[in-house]
Amino acid sequence: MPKIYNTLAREKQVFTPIVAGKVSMYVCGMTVYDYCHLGHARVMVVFDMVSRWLRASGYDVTYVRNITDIDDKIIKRANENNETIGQLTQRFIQAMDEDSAKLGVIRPDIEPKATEFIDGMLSMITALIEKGFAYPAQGKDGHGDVFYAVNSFEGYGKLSGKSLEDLRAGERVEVDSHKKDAMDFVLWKAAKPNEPSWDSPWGKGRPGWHIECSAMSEHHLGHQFDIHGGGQDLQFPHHENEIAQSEAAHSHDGKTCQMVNYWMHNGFVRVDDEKMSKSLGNFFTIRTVLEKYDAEVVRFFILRAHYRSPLNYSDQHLDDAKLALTRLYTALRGLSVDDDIAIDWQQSQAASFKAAMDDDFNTPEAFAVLFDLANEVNKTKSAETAALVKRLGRTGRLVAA
RNA sequence: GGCGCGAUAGCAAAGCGGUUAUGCCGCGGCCUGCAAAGCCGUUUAGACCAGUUCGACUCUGGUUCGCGCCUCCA
Repeated sequence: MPKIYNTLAREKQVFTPIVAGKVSMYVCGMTVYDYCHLGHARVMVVFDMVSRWLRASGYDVTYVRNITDIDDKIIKRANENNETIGQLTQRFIQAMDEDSAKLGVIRPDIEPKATEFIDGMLSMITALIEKGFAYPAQGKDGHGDVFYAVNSFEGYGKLSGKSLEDLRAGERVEVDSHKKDAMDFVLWKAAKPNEPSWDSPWGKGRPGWHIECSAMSEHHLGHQFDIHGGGQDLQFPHHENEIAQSEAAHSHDGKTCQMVNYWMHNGFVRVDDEKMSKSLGNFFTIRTVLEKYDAEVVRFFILRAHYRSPLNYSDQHLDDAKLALTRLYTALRGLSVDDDIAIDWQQSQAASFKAAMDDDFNTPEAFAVLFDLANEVNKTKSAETAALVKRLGRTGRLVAA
């Protein structure tokens, strides 16, 4: 049985799916207004590894990763480029697909786009208003925004460990007179002139960011599902707000039902010990890095660190990864046989590998087993051992060989 | 300010209350006509201060430093 570090519980827990043998997993994907950088690569590769390992463990996995194709930055960028939003997002979705394919990432089973789920969002917002969790903008000049009333949801803060009191004490929250509470967040934004918009009971507008994931996960995975993943920076406010929206919208007679059983958050990619991000401008796009390094080296670089640890990017580290990976391949050179037969998990190293992967996807430990096996191959020239390396490596696509 | 995470050898990165992590680099051998690859051996650890314990890198408390979230962010 795999163990997963559950952000909600702040500890590793034995993974027990809602339906035996099946896993429903939702991961927050990209906002498509630019090329993906290494931080995005990490999310794609990590959850690809997670879904592959769960499948290799016998689970029937349904993996959903959304595409955010409407938001402020997309609108802004499309205007700057003098192209339509559709043209812009189409271009970058294609670029994302190319990048992820090179990194050996299997396409998620379902990749819903926000703009295709406006109806679902509207009905969820309506339900939230009816149940008293949301309200149209306050004041006489209320301009068609709809807000979520954060203090109406009892569990607000349970994922991020923040209390409303502490959050309000922070001075960084934007004041908006149309809100009842400074911490309330927008579910629906009134359209400004020359912005794309959809009709709604509150006038023309477009969705807030958080509601899309609530609507799309509900549609594809239901009111309750097994795993929800994403980058650490989404823990608050995005995922906290998803919980508030979904659990409130799905409540019956004031009783809420848990939205997600296991929350997984991957660590950041850093540059010089700082988070790689667009706003800091210290990012490297996947395609830039792939000009210099093989995709498999990049994938190895990502997976040789534990998914929750910070990962420092530098050429030196990529060079190191390249050499290490070469050792693995050199050992396998010319010794390929029988790599299609099933793995005997009783076998000692296979068991160690499985134990590592089942321990919250400990890929560094799993790689150590692979390197031990490579050493054995070098000594014995055993084709059987070489085949085992290949078969094990393939389970989470730790190596492609 | 609030909340949280981390500190492991030259670099990177894991597990573990007592037994070689692993990879790269360095050093010494072996092998080879030379090299490459490989094999064997080997030098560098656990920020600091206390405590618990027969024994702590591993548990507890404190200190220092670094990072993240609290605003868009993977």
